[in-house]
Amino acid sequence: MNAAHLEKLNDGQRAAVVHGIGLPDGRVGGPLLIIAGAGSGKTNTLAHRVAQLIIAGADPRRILLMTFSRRAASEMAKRVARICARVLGDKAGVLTDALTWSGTFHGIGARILREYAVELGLDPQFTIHDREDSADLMNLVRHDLGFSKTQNRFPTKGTCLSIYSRAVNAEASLEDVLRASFPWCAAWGKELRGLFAGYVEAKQIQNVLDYDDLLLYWAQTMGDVTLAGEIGGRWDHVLVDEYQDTNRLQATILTGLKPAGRGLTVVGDDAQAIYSFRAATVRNILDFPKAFSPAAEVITLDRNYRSTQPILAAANGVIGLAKERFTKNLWTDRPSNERPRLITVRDEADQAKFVAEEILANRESGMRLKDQAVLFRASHHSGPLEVELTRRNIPFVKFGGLKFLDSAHVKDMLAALRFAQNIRDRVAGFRLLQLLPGVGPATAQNALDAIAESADPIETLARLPCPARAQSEWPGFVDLIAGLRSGTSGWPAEIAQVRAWYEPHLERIHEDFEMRRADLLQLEDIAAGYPGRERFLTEITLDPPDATSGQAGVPLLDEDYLILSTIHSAKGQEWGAVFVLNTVDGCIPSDLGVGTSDDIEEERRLLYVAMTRAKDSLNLVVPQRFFTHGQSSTGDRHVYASRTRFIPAHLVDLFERRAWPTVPSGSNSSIGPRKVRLDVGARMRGMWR
DNA sequence: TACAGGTTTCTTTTT
DNA sequence: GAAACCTGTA
Repeated sequence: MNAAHLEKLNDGQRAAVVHGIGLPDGRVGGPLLIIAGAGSGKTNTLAHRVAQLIIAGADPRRILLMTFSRRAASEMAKRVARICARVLGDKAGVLTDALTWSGTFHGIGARILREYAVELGLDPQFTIHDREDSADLMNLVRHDLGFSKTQNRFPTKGTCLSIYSRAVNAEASLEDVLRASFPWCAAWGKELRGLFAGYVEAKQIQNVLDYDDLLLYWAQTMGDVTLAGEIGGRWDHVLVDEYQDTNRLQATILTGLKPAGRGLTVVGDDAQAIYSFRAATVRNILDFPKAFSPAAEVITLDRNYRSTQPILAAANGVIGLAKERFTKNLWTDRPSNERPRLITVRDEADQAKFVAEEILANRESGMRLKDQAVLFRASHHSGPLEVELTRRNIPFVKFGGLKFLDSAHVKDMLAALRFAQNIRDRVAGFRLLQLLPGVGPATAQNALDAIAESADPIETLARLPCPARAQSEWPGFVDLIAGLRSGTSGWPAEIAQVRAWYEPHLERIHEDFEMRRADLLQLEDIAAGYPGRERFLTEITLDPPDATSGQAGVPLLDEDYLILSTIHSAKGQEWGAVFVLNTVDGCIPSDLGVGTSDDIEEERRLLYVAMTRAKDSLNLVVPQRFFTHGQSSTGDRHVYASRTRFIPAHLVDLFERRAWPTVPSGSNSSIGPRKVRLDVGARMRGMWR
């Protein structure tokens, strides 16, 4: 075997790549766990392993590759193709193109369920609810059961869904979930159980699945010996990235696919576990070796190729204070005289100015905007910076937070398509019908009730008595749905039809319809990239376009732009220069996330993840005061914040400390460490917890 | 029953 | 500072 392409790997990486490959009689190797620290070449190692499997003769159609996001999946596929092309030459393309089973657990689950729908008693036309749709359905059931006007306030739809979701994903009982994660809802145990029963029933009647169902149904399917054998037998090799951020349900699926662990590879780093709010558990990765007999082989990658030594020292310092750790400290041989910087600024406005100026200075000295990133704990933390960047004409793309698909007008369009796809989808229908003038909740409910009982829904819809104000709109609406369902116009003409129907309503409903119309055109462009309505709806729900641009329209790919990202969305990425906003208590850790000590530990790992994204330059910005919300724009009410507790005094020497601006305008009394700390906002919220 | 206008509530991270 | 909830009017 030609091993030249493996020479650049270190011993650990190479061992991980070739594990179990080339056994006699084409046998498949045993389970493998790769503990890969930040910047240790994890993606590269996994890509080499997949490539090596293909080079050694494995059938790419029988390799399942599960990553955390679709973005990660396509990056991986690209690398595999590059490596294979180098070793195999021209014929590599055919093989790597056949690597079709790659995606997220949810995406793969949707594909499997669509394929086995009939065997599972599902209608293959099922539609998928995103989080907000699920919450809306939960709300309908909540209302039906009379929980919306109880004496004491019943948990909101979002909280109810979170409780349900955690119980499902953690494979835990409702009682345990309430006790551990939602103690303030514990008194509602009986009602919640009834609500969830109603919610599940509603989903089934309406032929919709939520995110959790994609995993839950898949896991249930693996409980059937015949189906489990059939589905598990489709793949010889199953590889899972970011295993520290999977939950119990996902682990169940995995062991269902490969009970003996043969052909199973998982990669992860417990120091980077940041998704426990989604029921991810670090136990998955810790218990993995012993889950099989013989136990899985464990390979640890602890050499960091990304960051300079001072940056790594600071990151190691932060994670070194964690209560529990399993992986060793990372090491590097990239020396540098430049320590990461702790920058003290007066407030968020100064923070924005500082970051903007530094970024421009970096660009002056030859660093592209694309090699720089600004990271933050919560999406709205970048607000003032976005204003500053726009003012200075610095192009940027933001990852995480509010999505394109969350805007009302885009959801309206998708509701029309979804209702046509699956006329029993009440959430879609409920939303859509109320767009018509004179149609409110009650009329919509009645119409949906009539449709639900009807053998010919379109006919029923056409004959329905509707309010006087909707009279003139009604035939056009019915024609639209009937036309979409017949499928005669084809894709993507259908979406243009929906837009033509929707635009007059958009103008009637929204003042700012001009801006919103631009979004609809963009949606149409995106839709044209999919082969059909069903694929479009499924994939847009599971993998929404996650970037929003500060400028009108997304910058072209060859343009240079700055990256703004939540720390969560920055996972797995790296930049030459990284700025972390609001490195203060209340933001990191979030004052919402300090309920239990486990929550605190996760926030600590979050800061660690942010810091380890940086290659050469790392700036942690510490604004000293925050203006409180709920006052006029000229208001002066503010609270003082202090440096994050994750960088206590004895770690400060790992950083270079600076105040900005260097020559403060006016009094400089506010520069320097403050003793006063009164987080009024947190206290007031605490009153209700 | 729809809908406008006033009031209260809670404010994260994402497939 | 947005969204859910509530109340009064047509």
